[in-house]
Amino acid sequence: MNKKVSASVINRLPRYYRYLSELENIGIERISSRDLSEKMNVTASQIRQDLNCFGGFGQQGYGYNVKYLKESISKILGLDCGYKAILVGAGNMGRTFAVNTKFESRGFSLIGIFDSDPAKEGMDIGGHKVMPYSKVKSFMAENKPQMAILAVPKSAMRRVAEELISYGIKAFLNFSYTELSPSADVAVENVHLSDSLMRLSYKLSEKERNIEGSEG
Amino acid sequence: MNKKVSASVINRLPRYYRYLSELENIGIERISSRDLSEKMNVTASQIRQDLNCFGGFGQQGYGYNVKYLKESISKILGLDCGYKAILVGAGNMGRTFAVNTKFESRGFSLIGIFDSDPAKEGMDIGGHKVMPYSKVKSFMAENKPQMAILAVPKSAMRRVAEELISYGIKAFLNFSYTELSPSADVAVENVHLSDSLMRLSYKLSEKERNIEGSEG
DNA sequence: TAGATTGTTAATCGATTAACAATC
DNA sequence: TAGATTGTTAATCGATTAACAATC
Repeated sequence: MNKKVSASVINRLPRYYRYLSELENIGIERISSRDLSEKMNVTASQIRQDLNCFGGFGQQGYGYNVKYLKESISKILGLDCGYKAILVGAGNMGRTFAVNTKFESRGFSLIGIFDSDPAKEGMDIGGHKVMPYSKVKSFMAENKPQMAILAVPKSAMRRVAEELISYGIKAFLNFSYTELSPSADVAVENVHLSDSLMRLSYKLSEKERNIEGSEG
Repeated sequence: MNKKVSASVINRLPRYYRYLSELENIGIERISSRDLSEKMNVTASQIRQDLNCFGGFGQQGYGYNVKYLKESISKILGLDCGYKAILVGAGNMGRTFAVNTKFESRGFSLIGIFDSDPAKEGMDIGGHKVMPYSKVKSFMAENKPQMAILAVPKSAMRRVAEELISYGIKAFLNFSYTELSPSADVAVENVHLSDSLMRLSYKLSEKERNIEGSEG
């Protein structure tokens, strides 16, 4: 009966993971919550509370071992589960995702790329040949991927998602402007570039308002 | 002395904006906080509280006028400020951004694309010819963009950001794996595709744990 | 007017921070 | 042992939800 960990905590885990990776890369072996909190601009309390949702990874008087903590977070995030993912939609977004995550992401392997446009069939993206979308069903029956990256036009998104669910997909990373809703069976992360841009616009206009305000 | 609006509220505004845009597109003229809350899977209270951070946009007994509310949120977000943006880095991510936001985003115009790779000079991306990065200083002096989209390799990110700040950029949308920190002068939104993927991995592994748990 | 629904205050809930005993 | 720093409990703060008077 492990109580559910709050979304706020989960949302911070990838950031911890990134900072710990960087510390590891530059050869730092141990770090205290205090030092990490200063680097990351959060409180040391928050770091300790967040981690203690999942167990004690540190040692009194010592702090945290960077490599061990990073690997622990990796397990919490399920990056060691060997998830298999397919990419549907080989447009700009799909290609960017395939190429970028090849270098940066752990925790899953991209095993196939699909597109319904015959002109894209056979095209090479980061070592994968684009397959026709009509083959996705048989491919899934054989290879059993759990995740799908959806980079299709928004008009096609819902239909494609439903089909993939019926073939066994359990998690979607959705790049379409239209949101996909999670369900009991299916996990969803929606990525909206335009939301980020709007937030930036707000922050910029807020700064301008403040400058005007302080002048007046 | 307008009290600062919390980040939670700001983060939700683009989502309201998207839903209102869709309602407008399908011809719906008015909506109550209750009906909107059901569509968006939030509480009606939250919608009313969020909006009332900025003023009263509705009418008792009627609800909200979709078009008016959408335009009001657009103004809150600064989408009517006519911000000008440049894109630095014409790799996969940069091209995707340039093409995608051309269709989806309002609130700023992309006025120039730069890359330091001579092979990319003159390349056409969504109607823009890629310019050499060496020309960014004079271009900025002439055109005065406020925003920059950073889609450069992480090794170059900090140097490029500092240069652009010195030329007058006030806001960054940063796609690099490495975070850029905001300052008093400069607004920043960091976009991390790999974070989204890790969150999805967590959600998927959580679901699998729950299934095992309920079986045992 | 009666019904609907907002704007807004009050109550609840949860997340963050502070504090400190435990312990390496 | 003394010093450092965690794990964890308690206190604070802020965000969400509920309730309802105002009003269209």
